[in-house]
Amino acid sequence: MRDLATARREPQPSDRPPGGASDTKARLLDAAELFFAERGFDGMSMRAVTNAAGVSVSAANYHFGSKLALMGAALRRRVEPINRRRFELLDGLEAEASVPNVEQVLDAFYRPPFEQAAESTEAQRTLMRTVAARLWHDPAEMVAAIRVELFGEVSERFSVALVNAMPEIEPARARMLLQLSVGLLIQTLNGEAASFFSTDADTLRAVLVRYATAGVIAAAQEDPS
Amino acid sequence: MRDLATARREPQPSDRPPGGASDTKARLLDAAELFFAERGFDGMSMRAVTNAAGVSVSAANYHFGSKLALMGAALRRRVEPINRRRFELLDGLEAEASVPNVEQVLDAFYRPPFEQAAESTEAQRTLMRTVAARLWHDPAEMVAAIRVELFGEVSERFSVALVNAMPEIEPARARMLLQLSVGLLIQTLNGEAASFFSTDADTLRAVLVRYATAGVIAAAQEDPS
DNA sequence: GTCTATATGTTGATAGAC
DNA sequence: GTCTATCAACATATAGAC
Repeated sequence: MRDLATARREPQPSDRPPGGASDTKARLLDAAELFFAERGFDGMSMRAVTNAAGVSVSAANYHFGSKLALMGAALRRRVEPINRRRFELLDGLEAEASVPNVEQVLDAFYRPPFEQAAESTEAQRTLMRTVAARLWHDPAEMVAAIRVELFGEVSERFSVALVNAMPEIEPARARMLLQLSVGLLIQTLNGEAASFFSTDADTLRAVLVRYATAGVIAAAQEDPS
Repeated sequence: MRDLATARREPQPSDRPPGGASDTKARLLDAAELFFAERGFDGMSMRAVTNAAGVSVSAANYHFGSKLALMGAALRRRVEPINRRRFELLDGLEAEASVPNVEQVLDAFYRPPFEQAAESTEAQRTLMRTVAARLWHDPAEMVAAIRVELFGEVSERFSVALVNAMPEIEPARARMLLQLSVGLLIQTLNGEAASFFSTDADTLRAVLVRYATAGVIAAAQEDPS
């Protein structure tokens, strides 16, 4: 996993598709993502990123303005499709059975990252999982900002769905349980990325949904004596 | 939470207790912990740490040799007592009811950090929680090394305890579920530190144990269809 | 759009005085 | 044990040529 991106990537003819614009930005985003996964925001340097992308530091600053903005773009690129898909799944559930149950809600929450992983190469998959874990726990301020920006609406929407599924639950408790369930996902992705688990992705997701569904339901009551 | 440690701490007469040795090392450990909580390993600098401790960079290097060693000592100081207490609780359970059940095992795992938090001041508590979360997710290599060093034996011991509590479970599945349960703890501590949750510590721990117990039992079967 | 060159600051660590 | 002074290496960012 370490040192996936050491050698400088030389520009090639195919880098610039026939009818398209430069892909320098895309290569920078890829490289930024890679180093973020390996070292975190504070641990990665623009030099390392631009070197891996095969461009100069100034090119990166020309396109993105700063390290912060580059990383923000790279993270958004990954997280936004996942969250869109989460909403899509939840919308679908609510359209078909107006009050989806706890398991369905949690499945809609957990499934998208696994789907995206399935569509990717092995390298991208490992990467995505590490990025997800990192995004949730990197102390750098800007990462925290993105976290809030991206998780705010998802959190609200899915908390409400949990309340609907369990009308007796306190809204604050529902938010807390969703938050805890996020921890489960992070740990799953992290564990898989670190090869801690030897199970296939489908089993992993199934275990995750089972664990969370039973856990949320059990911890839903106001006073867990 | 940010900027808890900006002003340089001036040495005072009371810093050197009457009959004792210098407490410079202790102050350095405190400062290192504080900055690690706020910024992570790569985000903190020796200058910031030593400035907060009221000593020079060279004094820190005299005592610890390197940033790496300083941080290692600071983390070990916090984690080791917690793990000792975990073993103590588990030993106690096994002495009294030779096969503790899932809930008892998980309670022995979760309780110590909360106990330690209860014995601390509010500031120390916030700090401890952030450190715990950070320790588990900081990408810096040395942090990963400490993680393995400190969690190795705990993981093994508690996985075995889970297998004993659920004889039908696959050992690999037990290790995975324990790993997931760690994610729950991290998220709880993190959420509490970030003031996401407005509940008191006892309720929080109770929710955590409930969630994990139900989750582990539900996800224990070999094939979660 | 991308480069080279450079400005300006910070880093971790050490040498040597006291 | 602790300091001041200093090091080489590295950081992010920009100016200006092409």
